[in-house]
Amino acid sequence: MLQQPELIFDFASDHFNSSQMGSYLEYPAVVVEQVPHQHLLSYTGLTDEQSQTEDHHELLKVEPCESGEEETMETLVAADSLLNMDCVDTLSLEQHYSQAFLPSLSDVITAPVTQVTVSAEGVVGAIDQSQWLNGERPAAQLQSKKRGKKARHRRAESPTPDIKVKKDKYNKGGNTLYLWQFLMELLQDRQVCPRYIKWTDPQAGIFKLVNSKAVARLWGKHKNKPDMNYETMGRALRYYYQRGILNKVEGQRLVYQFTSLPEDMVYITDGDCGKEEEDDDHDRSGNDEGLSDSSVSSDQSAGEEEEEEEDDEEDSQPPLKKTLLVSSRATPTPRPRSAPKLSAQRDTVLRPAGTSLIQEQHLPIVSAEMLRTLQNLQKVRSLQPAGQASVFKTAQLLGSLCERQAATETEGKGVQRRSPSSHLVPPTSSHQ
DNA sequence: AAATAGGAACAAC
DNA sequence: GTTGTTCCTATTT
Repeated sequence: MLQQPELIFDFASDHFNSSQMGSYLEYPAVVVEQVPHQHLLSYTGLTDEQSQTEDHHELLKVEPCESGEEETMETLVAADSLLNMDCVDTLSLEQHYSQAFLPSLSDVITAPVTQVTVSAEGVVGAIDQSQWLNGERPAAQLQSKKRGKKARHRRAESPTPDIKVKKDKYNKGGNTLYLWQFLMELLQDRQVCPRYIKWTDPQAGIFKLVNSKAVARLWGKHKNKPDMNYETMGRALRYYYQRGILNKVEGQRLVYQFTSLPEDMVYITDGDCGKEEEDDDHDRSGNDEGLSDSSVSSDQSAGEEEEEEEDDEEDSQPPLKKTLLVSSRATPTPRPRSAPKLSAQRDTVLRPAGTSLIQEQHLPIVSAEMLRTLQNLQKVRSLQPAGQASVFKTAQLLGSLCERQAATETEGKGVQRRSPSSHLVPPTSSHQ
């Protein structure tokens, strides 16, 4: 079998040492170690069942990349491939994302490492912002803008009894993921992408909540809000419009667009794994209680139906037959626009959606919060014990992003970013 | 019916 | 002040 390497995960307690993990999404027993000239990834976390399929557990060596700067990326790719676990039932997913619990290892079914592709073309480079803007805002949008509101009576007390969420560790350090981060995490997690959430145009940052209820439940678990539903989560998403973090893709239900994405985003595209699961709440209704109902759904019970419409949606997608696509470093592409001061400092690269469905009105006001948080993630990463790399993809991804940006700068890319902090754009504050 | 939009009050930090 | 959450009215699909 597999030797038990140095893990943050405590098998005895089924918990990670979460003190440093904050709220970042834990991945089951994957350790990524970085050795000077090679990347060694150990996959562990065997359960009884899993141990029967030990050929799934491999020691994966990733040859160092000649360019050097791709090393981290490859590590991430490989790590991600190790996370290629499908057929995880909803229960374990929700536990997985609940912060309070880690996936019971028995819920994690491993898959062989297959099909890892590093795309050299990755993210499209410079973008002509006008492409994003030339469309007129659809009349429907304009018209729906102003709606007379009646005087409101005072809202009733929240029926939610004080759930007395023990504001535990992950909330302590202010480490809770923001919703947009959470969605990004989901989009990088094979257990939920594309099953519950998927990219429809990764390079444009467009994604779809394939199963909005499930995503909302996961979010609710994450926030310890058992009553969370898509309606509520959707409200939060809509606030992102004003803050320039999200756009709505009009005409497509449950389809949103990140206005910014990390360059190193790991894109899980439809490939070999994970079926998508329509927005069908069959697996649970009493959501909160359902979560603790650990008998539940064997993996097959979920995700039966294929999504047909998808073919329509993914027209613009390049032929990524592979499972993973990691963007190579594209030249940082500021999008000159009405928030010009910020553009040069953006860390992220997006390509315009092929269509002009996007509400350009919501375009890059700029997500200072996003960038700020990205930097924080690097700090988290630095808290990891030496020699023991992160279990979090987020920290990995974003940390590497920052590092590589620094490297890029020293290469004299002509961008004026100097320090991680200078990656950040001035806060564009406030909603409402 | 479900998704969508957004106002408003509120909570937690 | 920020970031949602809850509740709501109203519209659209």
